[in-house]
Amino acid sequence: MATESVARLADTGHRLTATRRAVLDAIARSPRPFTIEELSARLPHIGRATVFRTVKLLSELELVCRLPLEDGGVRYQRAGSGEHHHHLICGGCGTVAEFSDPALDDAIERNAAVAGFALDAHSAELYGRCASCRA
Amino acid sequence: MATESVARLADTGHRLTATRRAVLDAIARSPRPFTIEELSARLPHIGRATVFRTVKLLSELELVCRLPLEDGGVRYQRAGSGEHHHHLICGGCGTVAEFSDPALDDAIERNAAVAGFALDAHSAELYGRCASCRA
DNA sequence: TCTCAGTTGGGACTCCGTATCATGAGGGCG
DNA sequence: CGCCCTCATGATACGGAGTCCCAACTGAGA
Repeated sequence: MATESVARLADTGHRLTATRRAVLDAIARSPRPFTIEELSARLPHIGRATVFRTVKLLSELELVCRLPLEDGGVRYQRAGSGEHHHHLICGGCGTVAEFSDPALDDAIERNAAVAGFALDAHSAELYGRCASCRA
Repeated sequence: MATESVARLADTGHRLTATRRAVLDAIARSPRPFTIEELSARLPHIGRATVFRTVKLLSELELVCRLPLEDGGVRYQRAGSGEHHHHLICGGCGTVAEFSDPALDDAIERNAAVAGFALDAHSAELYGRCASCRA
């Protein structure tokens, strides 16, 4: 898993430093979405600024995705597919499910077109309770 | 316009203080989405904390809506309709257009249902360039 | 008018993220 | 293999956004 990320870094002209490998490794081990602080705590020998920088870089490369939470906070998660997708974020356990739906993207594009907007980007996050937290 | 807001405050058991009227008035005069700092600057005799509190209250009452920007910043705008809607945010001039689309909401609900999620809330923001900024 | 819960001011404080800058190290090249 | 340049790193200072605290104040119901 980290190997793809390593390759992606190299392909995009970034260096494969020991620090980056360590961050990638820590992310790969994260079973659930993490905050920068959590990640940083697991990498005590790595500076906080570097953790921020690395996660930002990885999110630009779409190796991790940024999850805006309902309360305004932010978590990150390693990107599952690399494809364009949206998130279902469970307020109970914090689990995040990814989905993609052409009908949703179509609806978004159609509305932009109707308003005369040239669309750059969009975000769509769904907040609720996952099946197991509902029980 | 502010009269509805005043009524809404009273209806929900909040006091109609001079301070709140001043904040509502300043919001009503805002031609475009504003930041708390901008609003606060126009209300020099009102504490910054109070401006934050008041805007937060108004957004809970859905009298103003919170606009998460593409760069992570946040602006606010008075709610146009009070109905559920989404935003088209122009990166050029900062204009925000509102739209509502049952097809979009259906797509969102369908995806939540498929994943077994009980949906609480969702957000969908579209970022791009409005018709006049494209020219 | 009295009374008190709700509201306010304003400064300190927390959180998250970025800027700075001197030091350190990857990796292309000879 | 080793040099060297450029990019990456770490520590710390800094910045903006928003909250907390608490004493003083004020709507508005009785």
